[in-house]
Amino acid sequence: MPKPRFQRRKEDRPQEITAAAFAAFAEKGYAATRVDEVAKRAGVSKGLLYLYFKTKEELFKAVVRSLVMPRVDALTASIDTTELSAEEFLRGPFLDFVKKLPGSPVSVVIRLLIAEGPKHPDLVQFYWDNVVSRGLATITELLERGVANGEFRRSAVNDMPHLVIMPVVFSVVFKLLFEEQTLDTDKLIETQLELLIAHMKGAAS
Amino acid sequence: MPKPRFQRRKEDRPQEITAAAFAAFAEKGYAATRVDEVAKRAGVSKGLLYLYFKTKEELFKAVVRSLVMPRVDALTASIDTTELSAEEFLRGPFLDFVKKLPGSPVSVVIRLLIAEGPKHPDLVQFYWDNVVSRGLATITELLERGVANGEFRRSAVNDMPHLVIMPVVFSVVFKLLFEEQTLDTDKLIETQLELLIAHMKGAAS
Amino acid sequence: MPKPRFQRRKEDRPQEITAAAFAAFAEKGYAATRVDEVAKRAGVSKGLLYLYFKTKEELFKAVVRSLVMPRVDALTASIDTTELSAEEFLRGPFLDFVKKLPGSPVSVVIRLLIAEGPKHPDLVQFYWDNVVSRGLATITELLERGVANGEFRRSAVNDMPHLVIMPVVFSVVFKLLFEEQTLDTDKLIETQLELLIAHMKGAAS
Amino acid sequence: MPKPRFQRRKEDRPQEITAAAFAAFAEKGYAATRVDEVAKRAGVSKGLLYLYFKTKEELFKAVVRSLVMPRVDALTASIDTTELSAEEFLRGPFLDFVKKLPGSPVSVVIRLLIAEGPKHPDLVQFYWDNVVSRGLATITELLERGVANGEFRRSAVNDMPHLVIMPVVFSVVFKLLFEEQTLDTDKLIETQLELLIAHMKGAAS
DNA sequence: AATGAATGAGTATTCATTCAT
DNA sequence: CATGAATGAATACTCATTCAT
Repeated sequence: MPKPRFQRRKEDRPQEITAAAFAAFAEKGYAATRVDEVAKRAGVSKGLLYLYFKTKEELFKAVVRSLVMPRVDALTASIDTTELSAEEFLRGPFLDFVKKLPGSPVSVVIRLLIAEGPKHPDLVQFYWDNVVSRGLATITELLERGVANGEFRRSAVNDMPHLVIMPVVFSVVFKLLFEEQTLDTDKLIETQLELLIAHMKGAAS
Repeated sequence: MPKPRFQRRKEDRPQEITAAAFAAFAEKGYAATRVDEVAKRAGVSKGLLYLYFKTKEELFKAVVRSLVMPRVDALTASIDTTELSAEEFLRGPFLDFVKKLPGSPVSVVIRLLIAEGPKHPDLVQFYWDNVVSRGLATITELLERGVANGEFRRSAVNDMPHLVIMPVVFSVVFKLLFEEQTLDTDKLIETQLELLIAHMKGAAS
Repeated sequence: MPKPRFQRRKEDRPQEITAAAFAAFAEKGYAATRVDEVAKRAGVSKGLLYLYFKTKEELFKAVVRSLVMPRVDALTASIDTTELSAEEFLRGPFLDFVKKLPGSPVSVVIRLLIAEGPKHPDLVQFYWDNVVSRGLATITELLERGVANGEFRRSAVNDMPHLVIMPVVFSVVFKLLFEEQTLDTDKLIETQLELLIAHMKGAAS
Repeated sequence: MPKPRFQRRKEDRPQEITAAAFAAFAEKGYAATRVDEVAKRAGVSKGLLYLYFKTKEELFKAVVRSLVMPRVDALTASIDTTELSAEEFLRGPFLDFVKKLPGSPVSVVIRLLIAEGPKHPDLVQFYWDNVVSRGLATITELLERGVANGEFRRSAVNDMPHLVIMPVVFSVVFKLLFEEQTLDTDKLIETQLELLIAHMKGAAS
């Protein structure tokens, strides 16, 4: 009896499992997802799954890590290396990146965090350290660069980079809850960005 | 004389139970809250709880209803009857109201909705109809009044009342997730409101 | 506020309750019938029901007693007072009586006894003493009268009066189980009776 | 060395469980039997039981199937292959088979069917199709063979094979209810068979 | 390494019975 | 007498985790 021609290499297993887990969590949420289901989706036995992830919770954390880290890395790298002015970067790459978030896997992660956060403080901490905190820092840095360039005047926004991410989070949450209801999230994000840029470029208020 | 084992207080029971349920849901989330726990907190037997609420789900819905409706009612009533100008209302009663939301029971409801929403579409619908939709309509109305008064010029904000609630939702979510991390939600909300008012009062952009 | 014109006399209550209970038991069986349901059908509060019947089991027994006794009484009385010959009685009143049993309330009682009997030995005993035993004795007596009259010869049937009731019990059980399937129970009962009479009248076997 | 906590015996489990379930049902009836009890009797965890049988109801059906089918199969096979005359077969193998039924597991199944039938119509249907209907057909066939052989004349019995099973059903029910009371079921069954054979062999009635 | 049979603690819901009013 | 609100014991079913094979 010949071996199957393509035998899955064991190095890929964890990835395949977290991918399957993400899909399941996205559909049903953490609590409602059964480990059997994840194993089946991953084409793996339950026993093997437990070989890679000690508990369902570990699996959950691995999913969050693997989904979110790459994106943030990409964004910060792009800010650090860009040659665009601050305004150009905001209107260009940043806006592009940010408009993709509502409806993306990231929004699922946010749902999971909100739902399960109270029971997984270390996960929330991880998310804060690696995503939110870094994201805010990166934006602050970008705005400071704008001030340094003379593009922007210093304003309240420099101390509240949250104003920049705000429409994204809002859009994500809105979409999560009211998929049915239409909200032009692109326009919302753009409008807020316009408001902020106008304010930052405007005469002293 | 110890409290009697049987106490007939038909009128108050539902309230007492939903109050207890809210407390429990707030602490542990819906799924992790045991019906026994709610009954115990309410000082009531499990059987009685089921006399008033057919299922745990029904109880959940009742909690949401009883917590949220009154607040929205109060706000819309206040807008309809106020004699303040639009700007005065926004800076006064509206701001006061809205600053109280992050950290209030409402934010718990939002967490519950985000977490359990996918499994309770009718609850989400109820929330949309009675809270979000009405809230947005009320704000739109207020802004229109401002335009009619000549206080504001017509702008993108008239079509995107979401910009006004946005910082509230953001603050709620932020507080839900990162209680530890400090965010001056009051300031965030105020700043966004200033931005918007300035924009609406400003020269044509 | 005037009293209702027809106030139910308390003497009738137990009857009304057992009637309601019978209806409920007949539909759903003993275990599946809730006491609330019986109380509601009887137009009485649950508390009052428990005033008359200490437990659900007591109620069950009362139902069986009240339904079955009158019928047996009627049959034995009729045998004792008849002026018909044994054969005439069998072909006449007995056959009429017996053909009515399948599908009648009695068959419900039998179902209840079979289903719940193991848990209510005293009830079964009661039924044996008052119904089956008396019924068999009555039939034996009738057959003996026939032998004494010279209508019948003595045969195995005299020692096995069960042969006479047999088709009735069979029909009852058959109808209970296979309502759907057609069985001409009247014909079955008649045929068996013919067989027996022929045998009892026949030449010595 | 004590028995290991985990034992893998996939093949035998269903059998062991249905056997345990039968014993429990026989003692207490369906409703009064707890699933825990069945699991304990089978020396198996509750969880495993649910691995093989989706619900308690499924388990019940499996019990009925596994107990009853083999017996009917044996009887019909034996009729189809016998070289005995119809009368010989009735007096021999048939009588032997049938006398064993009262008090056998089959009678328990009948109790369960009568008690739970109304709530499990499909089970009753199954029983009708596979047991009663087939049984009656087999007997009809046997009697027809007798007529064809010239052993029997055609009579009402040909259209009412129920007359042949009747004493068995009666005996089963009688034993179920009145174990205490003595009834010589063997004699009852034999007597009825004699009656029928005499009638079928007798001169035209 | 890989499987999936086996475990058992955990939980929503029902319903006979009691008792304050 | 009469009510029905209140009790709490009882039970089917689930699912994360373990381990014999």
